[in-house]
Amino acid sequence: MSKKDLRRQQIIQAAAEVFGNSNFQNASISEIAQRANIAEGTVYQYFKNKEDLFFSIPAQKTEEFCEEFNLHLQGIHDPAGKIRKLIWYYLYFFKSNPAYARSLMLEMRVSKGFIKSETYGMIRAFTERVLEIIKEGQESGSFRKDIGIYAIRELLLGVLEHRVTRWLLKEEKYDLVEGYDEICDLIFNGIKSS
Amino acid sequence: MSKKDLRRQQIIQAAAEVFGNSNFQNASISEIAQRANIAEGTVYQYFKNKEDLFFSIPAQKTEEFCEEFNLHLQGIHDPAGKIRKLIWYYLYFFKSNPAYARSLMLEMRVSKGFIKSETYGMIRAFTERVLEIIKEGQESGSFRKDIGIYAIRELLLGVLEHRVTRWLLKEEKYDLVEGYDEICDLIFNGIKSS
Amino acid sequence: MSKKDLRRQQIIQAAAEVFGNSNFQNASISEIAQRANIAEGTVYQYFKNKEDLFFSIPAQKTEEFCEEFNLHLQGIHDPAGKIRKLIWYYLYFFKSNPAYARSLMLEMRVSKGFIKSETYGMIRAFTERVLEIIKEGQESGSFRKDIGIYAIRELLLGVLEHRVTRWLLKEEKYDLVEGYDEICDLIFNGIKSS
Amino acid sequence: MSKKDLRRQQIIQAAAEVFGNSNFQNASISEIAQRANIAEGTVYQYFKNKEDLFFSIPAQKTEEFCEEFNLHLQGIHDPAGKIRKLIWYYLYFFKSNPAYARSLMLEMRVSKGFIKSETYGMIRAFTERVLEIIKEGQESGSFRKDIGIYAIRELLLGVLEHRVTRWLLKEEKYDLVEGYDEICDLIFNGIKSS
DNA sequence: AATGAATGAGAATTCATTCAT
DNA sequence: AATGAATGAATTCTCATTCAT
Repeated sequence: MSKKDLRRQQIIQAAAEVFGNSNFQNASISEIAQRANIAEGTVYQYFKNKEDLFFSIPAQKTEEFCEEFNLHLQGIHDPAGKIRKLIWYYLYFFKSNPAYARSLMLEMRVSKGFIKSETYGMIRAFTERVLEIIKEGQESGSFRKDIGIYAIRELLLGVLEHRVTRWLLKEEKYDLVEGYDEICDLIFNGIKSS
Repeated sequence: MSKKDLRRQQIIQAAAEVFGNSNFQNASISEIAQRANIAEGTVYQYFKNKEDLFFSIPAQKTEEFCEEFNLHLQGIHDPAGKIRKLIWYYLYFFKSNPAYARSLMLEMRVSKGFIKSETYGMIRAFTERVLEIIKEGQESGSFRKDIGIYAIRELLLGVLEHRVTRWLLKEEKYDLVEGYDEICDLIFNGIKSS
Repeated sequence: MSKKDLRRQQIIQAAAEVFGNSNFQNASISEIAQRANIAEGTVYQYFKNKEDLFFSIPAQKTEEFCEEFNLHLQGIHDPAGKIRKLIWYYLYFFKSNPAYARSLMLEMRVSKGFIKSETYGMIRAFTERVLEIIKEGQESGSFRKDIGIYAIRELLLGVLEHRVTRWLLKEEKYDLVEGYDEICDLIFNGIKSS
Repeated sequence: MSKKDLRRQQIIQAAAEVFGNSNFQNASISEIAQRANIAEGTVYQYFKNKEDLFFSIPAQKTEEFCEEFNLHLQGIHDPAGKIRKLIWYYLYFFKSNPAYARSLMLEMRVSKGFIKSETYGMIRAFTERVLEIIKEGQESGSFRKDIGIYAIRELLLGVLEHRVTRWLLKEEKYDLVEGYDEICDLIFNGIKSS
């Protein structure tokens, strides 16, 4: 990693902490610079502006997320098992990174600028991965073929995002992961009694 | 309706328009007052501050939503049909109120202050209504009894919120309601092939 | 006392309390009206504006001061005794009325508007009284005749105002009256050793 | 003097002028910045807020006062002469700095925030100096020893503050220094005829 | 006389961003 | 590359006062 990249990471790290403990509006460049032990102006050598810096945070976190997720997927060959793992890991990851969860779920995810940002591409990589698993499931005959893969993904991500968001707004008072198997069951079998 | 209530509604109406076309941060009290044909100071006779005004908007919209929803429910007696209607109406309502959808979904829903605000109580009334329908469905034998009602509600609201949010971020380019039957199918039957 | 005068007094009483617990700037007409159990607008039927109301407070207090002071003077015939009594009573009065002391000493006394106000005339009545006592003392041979009466009064009021002001700024932590005899001694005999 | 200190002085100078010609409430940061040829925001790089700036003004003036006073004291060895000089110089100084006198006497001296401010410490240095002179006088036998030094200082500063305040309220229409010898006489010998 | 809803002027303060060094 | 002093736009909110009822 070049010296420049190192410095960049250093700033992102400081930014992640400051934004996580506060929010985009209230966090100040001055505090980020202080925590990174650099001058305010230096931030602007590495990032276009405050928003650019903000949106740069998820890049490494998303990478971390994807890598770990892939490790967890090892040895699991049935698509249903993969989906189950996805649900568990998604919740587990945000439970372990609550400050980042706040930034991502309550601010970035909901901002028009974000989906146009570079790092959004990395998140898209993850959602593509989800699509693949779904497709795999359809092809192997585990999942229904009469439903579009996008609708299925919508179902999955919808519940997960909702659950994490709710948990954050309730000030993380309960265990985010608990009861995840109920969610799996619902997603696989629906609510209709058979 | 008293004169005072009338004036209050007038301000809320103006605020809904201004906030909807912009966002909390960028909307200015001055513009709201102008649109309501009153002096800036008058706003503060009716609302504690900008945030209070902002959070007061959903009250009437939610009431409208609930009333209409109840009308739409008329004549539908099977819980599955009610859920189907709920999904359709939810999407239809936000499709019809995109500016309000933006305020609610991208700003309020994601703000800690909101769930502590008075008007959040009205939204809770709606989510209680959803619970009732689910319970009804379980009692009538239409829905599974081995899953908690909260988990089922989570599934429902999760997909709906996700869909609306996504639609807003994609700048409302497609039809929000289209394909809602696929969602119904998924929620009722799950993704597993039978 | 006419009904109108009664209402006036009622407002002044409320104002004295509110101004005393705060200050001119921070006290609000709305709070005064509330405490007087009248509408805000009514205040303006009795007083030209906030300042007028503020400066109207000392009138009754000064009257009270003068009346009491005259009672205390009864039976004292030597000018030196009268001055002694003046010093004691001045300190005693403000010790007993700290909220009023704050308004008068830290705000009114120091404001250009006040010395042009009507009520300032009543305070002048008191300072005239002081002059008389001094004159009396000079005529009876108790006080030096080679010093102007105004200079003597300046000395007297200077020390008293200074002492009260200091006491107020030190948050009334000590006894304002204590040590008043030292002041008398100084004023009578000066600081030179004889 | 560093560049930063220089800029600070420049702002204080502008502030002294603006506050002096008006008062704390009415003076505006914008006008001060204009007069100092800087942007409004720059003021806040050097001072916490308007009050902080206001209370920073006396620092240099007090220093100036003390230095000059010490010069004037040169060659005077008897305590009575020093007190005489003090009285004269005090009046002379405020006569020469009427705008500053207004700020100090009618606003700062009477404000609770001021005695807690940093610059108040410098004024305390002056009052300590006065105490020393008094002590000196007692030790040399010129001044009475049966009176506490604080009471004597109270007498001195009381008359001086009263005189300056009165002069300011009377719109500086007469000569502040004139008749200062009468004050000296009174302070040394008291009002009793001997 | 009393009300109290409406007014609207007015200023401090913040902080992302720039740019000369 | 790094600095950090200077910038200056931009807006909420208060509250004394008015005036129609």
